[in-house]
Amino acid sequence: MVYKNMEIEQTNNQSPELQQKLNAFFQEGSEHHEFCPIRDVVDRFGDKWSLLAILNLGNSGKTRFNELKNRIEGVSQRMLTVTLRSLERDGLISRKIFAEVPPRVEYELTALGESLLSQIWELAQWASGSKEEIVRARTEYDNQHP
Amino acid sequence: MVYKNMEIEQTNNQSPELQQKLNAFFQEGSEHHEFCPIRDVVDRFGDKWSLLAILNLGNSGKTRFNELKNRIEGVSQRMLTVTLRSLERDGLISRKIFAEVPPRVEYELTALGESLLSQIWELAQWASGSKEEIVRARTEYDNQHP
DNA sequence: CCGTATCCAACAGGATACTG
DNA sequence: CAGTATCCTGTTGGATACGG
Repeated sequence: MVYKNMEIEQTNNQSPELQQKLNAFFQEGSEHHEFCPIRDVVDRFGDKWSLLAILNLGNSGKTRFNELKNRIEGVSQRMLTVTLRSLERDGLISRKIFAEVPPRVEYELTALGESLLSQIWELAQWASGSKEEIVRARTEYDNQHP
Repeated sequence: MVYKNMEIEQTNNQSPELQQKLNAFFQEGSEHHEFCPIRDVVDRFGDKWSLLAILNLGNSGKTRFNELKNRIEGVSQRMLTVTLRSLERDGLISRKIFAEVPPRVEYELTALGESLLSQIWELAQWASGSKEEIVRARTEYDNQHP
């Protein structure tokens, strides 16, 4: 996602520090014609299953394919494979194959994956804390827009 | 997303504190048969445009529809409307209509929206810091899997 | 056990045209 | 200006069957 140059107009009352950082962030993006790094991350776990895979691996350490599949309610074999491959490709999880019969494959978060996990955890805190307020806002909105 | 009950097996070497928190988190989810709060949040901005809308509003404060549309490269009128409505419904942004001709509508982050913004910002920091490592991992993976 | 291959339905989202 | 309405396409992801 490439950002256009834009006029900066500070009209709201949010923290000036974050404002300044955002400002720099947008400047940088538009100068270098780079893709938004946040979107890159969100694309990683914005899909239906990546987040759940990371959380489960964070919870349980080394985990086998079918165990993961059992834990993630509703995931199909295909989608779990696709998800895990994608995470592996980005270096967020490792995949270890054991030359046994029947075969055994263990997945585990890498150091990079664990650092993402802790970020996600922070977000989860926000989510838990804000959930009621969001539900309330949603209900109110639906009442006012019949 | 409802979590199944699961055996807890700690085999990895990550921070015991986070491990414990995750543990409690999964327990809670499975007991109450609730939907995962994190997924709720990610569903908010996991789509193609919500994140960019929040970031732009965070950067510029009160913003009009078309200004937002110009800043978010590539968004269609339809999708911007849909995105903004969804964010408004969840109480993340406010929408103020001015009874003028031609009409003017200003969008702005609410306090809740700003609190999400700062979470997203933290995530962005992680993304910026980890981007090179991810790209490297991706390249390596692609080389090894032709 | 741990996948891959194929097919297909559902939905997100773009293009376009029209309104208060 | 700031939308709504309609149509239409590409992608996501589930179901199923098969392979190492």
